[in-house]
Amino acid sequence: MEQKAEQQIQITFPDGASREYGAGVTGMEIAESIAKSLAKASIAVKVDGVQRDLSDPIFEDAGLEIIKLDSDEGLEIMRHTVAAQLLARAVKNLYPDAKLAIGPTIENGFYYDVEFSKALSSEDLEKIEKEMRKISETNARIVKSLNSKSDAVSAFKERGEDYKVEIVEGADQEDDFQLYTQGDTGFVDLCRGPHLPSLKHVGVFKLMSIAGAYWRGDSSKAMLTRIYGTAWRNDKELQEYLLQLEEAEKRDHRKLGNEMDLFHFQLEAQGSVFWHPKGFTVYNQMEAYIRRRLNHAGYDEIKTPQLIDNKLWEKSGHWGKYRENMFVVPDEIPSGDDDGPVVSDKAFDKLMALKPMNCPAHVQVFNQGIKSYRDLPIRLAEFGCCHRNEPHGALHGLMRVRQFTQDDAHIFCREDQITDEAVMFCDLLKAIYSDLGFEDVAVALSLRPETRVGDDALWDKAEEGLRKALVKTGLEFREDEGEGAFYGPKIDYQIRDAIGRTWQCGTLQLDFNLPERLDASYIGEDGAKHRPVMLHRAILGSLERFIGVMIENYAGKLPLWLAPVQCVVATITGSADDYAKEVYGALKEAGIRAELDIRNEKINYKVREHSAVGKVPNLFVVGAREAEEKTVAIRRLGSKDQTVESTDAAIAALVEFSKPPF
RNA sequence: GCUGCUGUAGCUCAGUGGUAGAGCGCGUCAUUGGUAAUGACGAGGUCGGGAGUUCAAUUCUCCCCAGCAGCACCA
Repeated sequence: MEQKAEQQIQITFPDGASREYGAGVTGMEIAESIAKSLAKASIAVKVDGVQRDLSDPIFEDAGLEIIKLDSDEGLEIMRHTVAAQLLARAVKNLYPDAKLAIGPTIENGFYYDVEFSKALSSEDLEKIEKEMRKISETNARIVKSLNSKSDAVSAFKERGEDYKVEIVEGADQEDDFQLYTQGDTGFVDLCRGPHLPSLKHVGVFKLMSIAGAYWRGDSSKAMLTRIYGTAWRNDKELQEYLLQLEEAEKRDHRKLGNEMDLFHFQLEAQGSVFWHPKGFTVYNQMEAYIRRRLNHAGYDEIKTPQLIDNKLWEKSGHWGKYRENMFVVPDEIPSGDDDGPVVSDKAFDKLMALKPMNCPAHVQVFNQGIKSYRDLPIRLAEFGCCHRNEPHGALHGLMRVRQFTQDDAHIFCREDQITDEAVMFCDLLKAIYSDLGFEDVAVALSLRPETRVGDDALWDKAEEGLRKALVKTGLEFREDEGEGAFYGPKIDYQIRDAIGRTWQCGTLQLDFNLPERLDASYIGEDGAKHRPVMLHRAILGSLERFIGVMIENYAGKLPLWLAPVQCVVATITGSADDYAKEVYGALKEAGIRAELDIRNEKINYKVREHSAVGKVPNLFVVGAREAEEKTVAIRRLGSKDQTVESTDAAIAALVEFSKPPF
């Protein structure tokens, strides 16, 4: 204390002002020295950019920023406290033998992983939430102590907190383990902090769900119970968030796919899509669009077999590395004997597999005939139907299926062509995403991992080629050291949809391995054989997934060129039926995907059904007046206005507006 | 694959130890209407599958399957 008065330190604030304090001053004391109201609102500080507790003493000159709840950082700290202090303490109160693992914040909330002796139910969740409220109302002060490794270990051992013991024992540091308590409640948690100074600052919170989660994310380790929650500054924010969740649910492609009659799934073919006429219309439009794009970009389209002998998969390396994801089929005609085994033992001598990827087959096409360096690059594209035996728990609507079609292509080129090809690809990808309504693309460049094939000179060239391409295309990207595949560096593209979720779709992967394994070669300028570099690339990734993303991004209201039904002609009265048929015929003639609705229903009913449920972009409403005047009353999706136009003009406009972007 | 929850009519869901109900949709009839649900009547279910307990199971128990949420996986 005496020393504190002797030594002075300089504290600098974000606005540039600075003040002197005695060494050892705390954030709280500084806040109090500025204004009482500030001290009241402060929940933590940032010392030279590092978040600290308000109670932490500061001994050296430093830049200091006070964190209040109104900032993003403040909100996150509050959530962290709700998880680590409120939720954890409530759990320990109700289930004293529960073992706490970790409780971080996540986007919009937090979770805590806990080991319970028996399974939790949703009623338990309510009980825990109630207990949390009770604790919250005590406004308990949160007190931190710093402990040595041995003290921390013994404190948690005493309490049977095996996971905390493991965390402390595994830590690099020897001292300064931060233990947080709430007075003499007996509750202790290990935490990197910072925390709110007291529970008084806690806003509103709600526990959302429980789920399993592996300890340390490792499927060979114990499965813990993860409790998810959300916390906000006030009820209004919470309600907004809950509303947003509801909105997201309404966009769920599985729900919309059902309502809009696009596709279905069923038991007998789990993980594979039954496309209905309307859904397949979207699919076909998508495929046709990409086909035009690829043709224009110098790709040659091919089609390769579905079922391929395992000898090829052995050669390509898939048999060794990817077999557990492959559907394997014996190459034998099943026995006609009802009672006998379907296939003989010998059937397993010759196995085939449904292709999980197209690449080995594409190399086979490349390998036909002798290629000259003058032939390169060769770009082979395929709407390749792949089967992957995905873990059952991974299947999810169109987003994760067992049979899907990739907009796949492989580019075979010389090393000196890598950059140009990468630039062309990035440009094409950007253009396509933009056409499809996605401007926000997150790009990650994954660089060489520790175990890899190919020499460093080649990796240098390849990584630099990809980097250059990204810079040239103006795509912002981050670089992930060591994240590349063993066979080459790659670029992953994630698109962000209308409600902020990201989806991995496009990819560009260099492959130095497969051409070697499958002995692909070309004759160089020097007359000698050389290995081509192979680029795996996809833009949509899988047609299925991308359509799922499109449905959710547009909440079912697909752009006109993709809409399964572009226009419905709906009558107001039976007396307009003949005219409606005429308009419908003209629409079909003009190439518009139209439907005719002359059912004996009121116009209100028809409008609701085609708009709210069917998401049809255009309604041509016709009654006696329109029939008389040869017009249609146009109602566009999402608009309450109607415009009356001559039928010919309306159809011409529709034809114009329904043109695909390319 | 792991943890938890769920599975009843085409869809969304209610319900019960004594073999089922609503709304929407579907069919028929009436109604001919002017922009987000016209009315009446009717048809429609092995209550996910299998086993067990019971006089009796859709209901209780166990096993399996599938769906959902999350985890792991997605070179």
